[in-house]
Amino acid sequence: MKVRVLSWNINSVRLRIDSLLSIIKEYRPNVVCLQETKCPNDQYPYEEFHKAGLRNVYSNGIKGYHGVSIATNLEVERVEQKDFCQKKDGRHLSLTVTTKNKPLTINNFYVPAGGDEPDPEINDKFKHKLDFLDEASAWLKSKKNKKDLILLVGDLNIAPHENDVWSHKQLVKIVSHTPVEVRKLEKLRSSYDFIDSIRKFYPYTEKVYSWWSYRSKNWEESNRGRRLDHMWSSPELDKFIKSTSIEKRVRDFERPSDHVPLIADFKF
DNA sequence: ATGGTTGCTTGGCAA
Repeated sequence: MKVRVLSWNINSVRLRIDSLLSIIKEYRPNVVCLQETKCPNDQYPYEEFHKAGLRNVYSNGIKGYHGVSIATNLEVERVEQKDFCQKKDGRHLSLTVTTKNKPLTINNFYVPAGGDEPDPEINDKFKHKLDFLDEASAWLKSKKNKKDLILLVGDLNIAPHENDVWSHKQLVKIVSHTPVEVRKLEKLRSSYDFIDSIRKFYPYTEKVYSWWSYRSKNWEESNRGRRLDHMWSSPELDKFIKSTSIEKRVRDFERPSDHVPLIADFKF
Protein backbone atom coordinates (compact mmCIF):
# COMPACT_ATOMS: atom_id res chain seq x y z
CA MET A 1 0.00 0.00 0.00
CA LYS A 2 1.41 3.37 -1.09
CA VAL A 3 0.68 6.57 0.81
CA ARG A 4 1.64 10.02 -0.51
CA VAL A 5 1.52 13.01 1.84
CA LEU A 6 1.69 16.59 0.57
CA SER A 7 2.25 19.56 2.89
CA TRP A 8 2.02 23.22 1.81
CA ASN A 9 1.82 26.65 3.37
CA ILE A 10 -0.77 27.86 0.88
CA ASN A 11 -1.16 31.42 2.26
CA SER A 12 -4.96 31.55 1.75
CA VAL A 13 -6.79 28.40 0.68
CA ARG A 14 -9.59 30.39 -0.94
CA LEU A 15 -7.31 32.55 -3.07
CA ARG A 16 -5.24 29.60 -4.29
CA ILE A 17 -7.85 26.84 -4.49
CA ASP A 18 -7.36 26.46 -8.27
CA SER A 19 -3.59 26.08 -7.90
CA LEU A 20 -4.19 23.50 -5.18
CA LEU A 21 -6.65 21.53 -7.32
CA SER A 22 -4.17 21.36 -10.19
CA ILE A 23 -1.48 20.19 -7.75
CA ILE A 24 -3.82 17.49 -6.38
CA LYS A 25 -4.68 16.41 -9.90
CA GLU A 26 -1.03 16.16 -10.87
CA TYR A 27 0.49 14.59 -7.75
CA ARG A 28 -2.49 12.55 -6.49
CA PRO A 29 -1.66 12.79 -2.77
CA ASN A 30 -3.57 10.62 -0.29
CA VAL A 31 -3.15 13.26 2.40
CA VAL A 32 -3.01 17.05 1.94
CA CYS A 33 -1.85 19.16 4.90
CA LEU A 34 -2.18 22.93 4.55
CA GLN A 35 -0.94 25.82 6.67
CA GLU A 36 -1.98 29.48 6.65
CA THR A 37 -5.38 28.66 5.24
CA LYS A 38 -6.62 32.05 6.52
CA CYS A 39 -10.14 30.68 6.43
CA PRO A 40 -12.79 30.17 9.13
CA ASN A 41 -14.07 26.57 9.36
CA ASP A 42 -17.56 27.49 8.14
CA GLN A 43 -16.14 29.05 4.98
CA TYR A 44 -13.68 26.26 4.15
CA PRO A 45 -14.01 24.92 0.56
CA TYR A 46 -14.77 21.31 1.62
CA GLU A 47 -16.66 20.46 -1.59
CA GLU A 48 -13.68 21.28 -3.79
CA PHE A 49 -11.69 18.60 -1.96
CA HIS A 50 -14.55 16.12 -2.21
CA LYS A 51 -14.68 16.64 -5.99
CA ALA A 52 -10.91 16.07 -6.12
CA GLY A 53 -11.40 12.67 -4.46
CA LEU A 54 -10.39 13.64 -0.93
CA ARG A 55 -13.56 12.80 0.99
CA ASN A 56 -12.44 13.42 4.55
CA VAL A 57 -11.65 17.08 5.19
CA TYR A 58 -10.87 18.76 8.52
CA SER A 59 -10.10 22.41 9.19
CA ASN A 60 -8.83 24.22 12.25
CA GLY A 61 -9.11 27.80 11.08
CA ILE A 62 -10.05 31.21 12.35
CA LYS A 63 -10.81 34.48 10.61
CA GLY A 64 -7.93 36.23 8.92
CA TYR A 65 -4.79 34.59 10.24
CA HIS A 66 -2.99 31.24 10.25
CA GLY A 67 -5.20 28.13 10.19
CA VAL A 68 -4.40 24.52 9.25
CA SER A 69 -6.32 21.73 7.51
CA ILE A 70 -5.94 18.10 6.48
CA ALA A 71 -7.78 16.31 3.67
CA THR A 72 -7.48 12.61 2.88
CA ASN A 73 -9.00 9.75 0.93
CA LEU A 74 -7.92 7.28 3.63
CA GLU A 75 -10.13 6.06 6.43
CA VAL A 76 -9.88 8.38 9.45
CA GLU A 77 -9.74 6.75 12.88
CA ARG A 78 -9.16 9.81 15.02
CA VAL A 79 -8.99 13.62 14.82
CA GLU A 80 -7.23 15.81 17.36
CA GLN A 81 -6.49 19.51 17.60
CA LYS A 82 -4.31 20.86 20.35
CA ASP A 83 -4.55 24.47 21.50
CA PHE A 84 -1.00 25.40 22.51
CA CYS A 85 -0.38 28.52 24.61
CA GLN A 86 -4.16 28.97 25.11
CA LYS A 87 -4.32 31.29 22.13
CA LYS A 88 -7.31 29.74 20.42
CA ASP A 89 -5.62 30.03 17.06
CA GLY A 90 -5.38 27.37 14.39
CA ARG A 91 -1.87 26.03 14.53
CA HIS A 92 -2.29 22.29 14.99
CA LEU A 93 -4.42 19.46 13.67
CA SER A 94 -3.75 15.74 13.57
CA LEU A 95 -5.43 12.78 11.90
CA THR A 96 -4.91 9.11 12.49
CA VAL A 97 -5.53 7.12 9.32
CA THR A 98 -5.61 3.42 8.53
CA THR A 99 -2.71 1.84 6.67
CA LYS A 100 -1.98 -1.79 5.83
CA ASN A 101 0.17 -2.35 8.89
CA LYS A 102 -1.09 -0.11 11.65
CA PRO A 103 -2.46 3.38 12.27
CA LEU A 104 -0.52 6.37 10.93
CA THR A 105 -0.85 9.68 12.77
CA ILE A 106 -0.15 12.86 10.82
CA ASN A 107 0.51 15.98 12.87
CA ASN A 108 0.15 19.24 10.95
CA PHE A 109 1.80 22.27 12.59
CA TYR A 110 1.96 25.97 11.87
CA VAL A 111 4.53 27.36 14.33
CA PRO A 112 4.24 31.12 15.10
CA ALA A 113 6.55 33.20 12.89
CA GLY A 114 7.85 35.16 15.88
CA GLY A 115 7.93 38.79 14.70
CA ASP A 116 11.11 40.71 13.95
CA GLU A 117 13.01 41.08 17.21
CA PRO A 118 14.62 37.81 18.46
CA ASP A 119 14.25 38.69 22.16
CA PRO A 120 11.41 37.17 24.24
CA GLU A 121 11.77 39.96 26.83
CA ILE A 122 10.69 42.70 24.45
CA ASN A 123 8.84 40.77 21.75
CA ASP A 124 5.72 38.82 22.76
CA LYS A 125 5.51 37.13 19.37
CA PHE A 126 8.98 35.68 19.75
CA LYS A 127 8.11 34.53 23.28
CA HIS A 128 4.99 32.87 21.89
CA LYS A 129 7.10 31.04 19.30
CA LEU A 130 9.52 29.68 21.94
CA ASP A 131 6.70 28.77 24.36
CA PHE A 132 4.77 27.06 21.56
CA LEU A 133 7.80 24.89 20.75
CA ASP A 134 8.28 23.99 24.43
CA GLU A 135 4.63 23.00 24.84
CA ALA A 136 4.58 21.01 21.62
CA SER A 137 7.78 19.19 22.68
CA ALA A 138 6.30 18.22 26.05
CA TRP A 139 3.03 17.15 24.44
CA LEU A 140 4.77 14.91 21.89
CA LYS A 141 7.09 13.46 24.51
CA SER A 142 4.11 12.50 26.68
CA LYS A 143 2.70 10.48 23.75
CA LYS A 144 5.96 8.84 22.79
CA ASN A 145 5.72 5.20 21.82
CA LYS A 146 8.59 3.57 19.96
CA LYS A 147 6.41 1.45 17.71
CA ASP A 148 3.97 4.15 16.54
CA LEU A 149 3.90 5.50 13.01
CA ILE A 150 4.03 9.28 13.44
CA LEU A 151 4.55 11.93 10.78
CA LEU A 152 5.03 15.58 11.71
CA VAL A 153 4.71 18.12 8.90
CA GLY A 154 4.24 21.81 8.54
CA ASP A 155 5.59 25.31 8.44
CA LEU A 156 7.83 25.27 11.52
CA ASN A 157 9.15 28.76 10.70
CA ILE A 158 12.74 27.75 11.58
CA ALA A 159 15.59 26.95 9.19
CA PRO A 160 17.99 25.04 11.46
CA HIS A 161 21.08 24.29 9.39
CA GLU A 162 23.63 26.58 7.71
CA ASN A 163 22.57 25.14 4.39
CA ASP A 164 18.89 25.72 5.16
CA VAL A 165 19.45 29.46 4.55
CA TRP A 166 21.07 31.47 1.76
CA SER A 167 23.57 33.04 4.19
CA HIS A 168 24.17 31.71 7.69
CA LYS A 169 26.28 34.74 8.55
CA GLN A 170 23.67 37.27 7.47
CA LEU A 171 20.73 35.45 9.06
CA VAL A 172 22.12 34.19 12.36
CA LYS A 173 20.49 37.14 14.20
CA ILE A 174 17.34 37.09 12.08
CA VAL A 175 14.20 35.40 13.42
CA SER A 176 13.90 31.89 11.90
CA HIS A 177 17.63 31.10 12.10
CA THR A 178 18.76 32.24 15.59
CA PRO A 179 20.56 29.73 17.87
CA VAL A 180 17.79 29.81 20.51
CA GLU A 181 15.18 28.85 17.91
CA VAL A 182 17.40 26.14 16.45
CA ARG A 183 17.78 24.64 19.95
CA LYS A 184 14.00 24.67 20.49
CA LEU A 185 13.45 22.99 17.13
CA GLU A 186 16.01 20.33 18.01
CA LYS A 187 14.16 19.79 21.29
CA LEU A 188 10.94 19.29 19.34
CA ARG A 189 12.64 16.83 17.00
CA SER A 190 14.24 14.84 19.79
CA SER A 191 10.92 14.68 21.72
CA TYR A 192 10.01 11.77 19.48
CA ASP A 193 13.42 10.95 17.95
CA PHE A 194 12.07 12.17 14.62
CA ILE A 195 14.13 11.80 11.46
CA ASP A 196 14.26 14.78 9.10
CA SER A 197 12.71 13.13 6.06
CA ILE A 198 13.52 15.97 3.67
CA ARG A 199 17.23 15.91 4.54
CA LYS A 200 17.26 12.12 4.26
CA PHE A 201 16.95 12.66 0.50
CA TYR A 202 18.57 16.13 0.20
CA PRO A 203 22.01 15.93 1.86
CA TYR A 204 23.16 18.68 4.24
CA THR A 205 25.99 19.53 1.84
CA GLU A 206 23.52 21.24 -0.49
CA LYS A 207 21.50 24.42 0.02
CA VAL A 208 17.81 23.53 0.26
CA TYR A 209 14.93 26.00 0.61
CA SER A 210 11.14 25.78 0.76
CA TRP A 211 10.35 29.51 1.05
CA TRP A 212 11.36 32.60 -0.91
CA SER A 213 10.18 36.04 0.25
CA TYR A 214 7.63 37.99 -1.75
CA ARG A 215 9.82 41.03 -1.12
CA SER A 216 12.34 40.34 -3.82
CA LYS A 217 11.72 40.34 -7.50
CA ASN A 218 13.43 37.51 -9.38
CA TRP A 219 13.15 35.16 -6.41
CA GLU A 220 14.94 32.46 -8.37
CA GLU A 221 17.85 34.59 -9.53
CA SER A 222 18.54 36.17 -6.14
CA ASN A 223 17.72 32.80 -4.48
CA ARG A 224 17.61 34.15 -0.95
CA GLY A 225 15.54 31.30 0.41
CA ARG A 226 15.08 29.47 3.68
CA ARG A 227 13.98 25.91 4.56
CA LEU A 228 11.11 26.73 6.92
CA ASP A 229 8.88 23.77 6.02
CA HIS A 230 9.55 20.28 7.28
CA MET A 231 8.52 16.62 7.21
CA TRP A 232 9.67 14.44 10.08
CA SER A 233 9.12 10.71 10.54
CA SER A 234 9.17 8.65 13.74
CA PRO A 235 11.84 5.89 13.67
CA GLU A 236 9.21 3.22 12.98
CA LEU A 237 7.66 5.25 10.14
CA ASP A 238 11.11 5.94 8.67
CA LYS A 239 11.34 2.23 7.79
CA PHE A 240 8.58 2.74 5.21
CA ILE A 241 9.65 6.02 3.56
CA LYS A 242 10.63 5.82 -0.10
CA SER A 243 11.28 9.45 -1.08
CA THR A 244 10.61 13.09 -0.41
CA SER A 245 10.59 16.12 -2.69
CA ILE A 246 10.38 19.89 -2.60
CA GLU A 247 8.20 21.14 -5.45
CA LYS A 248 10.15 24.31 -6.21
CA ARG A 249 8.38 24.81 -9.57
CA VAL A 250 5.20 25.79 -7.71
CA ARG A 251 6.90 29.08 -6.67
CA ASP A 252 6.53 30.07 -10.34
CA PHE A 253 2.78 29.50 -10.50
CA GLU A 254 0.55 32.48 -11.20
CA ARG A 255 -0.03 34.41 -7.94
CA PRO A 256 2.16 31.98 -6.00
CA SER A 257 2.42 31.29 -2.29
CA ASP A 258 5.79 32.29 -0.88
CA HIS A 259 6.19 28.64 0.24
CA VAL A 260 6.31 25.53 -1.99
CA PRO A 261 4.79 22.08 -1.33
CA LEU A 262 6.70 19.16 0.18
CA ILE A 263 5.87 15.55 -0.72
CA ALA A 264 6.67 12.31 1.11
CA ASP A 265 6.07 8.83 -0.32
CA PHE A 266 5.63 5.77 1.89
CA LYS A 267 5.12 2.12 1.05
CA PHE A 268 3.54 -0.07 3.73
C1' DA B 1 20.94 50.37 7.25
C1' DT B 2 16.68 50.20 4.97
C1' DG B 3 12.98 48.67 2.29
C1' DG B 4 11.21 45.58 -0.34
C1' DT B 5 5.52 42.32 -1.20
C1' DT B 6 1.36 39.91 -0.21
C1' DG B 7 -3.32 38.67 2.01
C1' DC B 8 -7.20 39.80 4.65
C1' DT B 9 -9.87 43.65 4.55
C1' DT B 10 -10.59 48.86 3.68
C1' DG B 11 -6.58 50.55 8.01
C1' DG B 12 -3.23 48.22 9.63
C1' DC B 13 -1.43 44.10 11.08
C1' DA B 14 0.93 39.63 10.21
C1' DA B 15 4.15 37.28 7.65
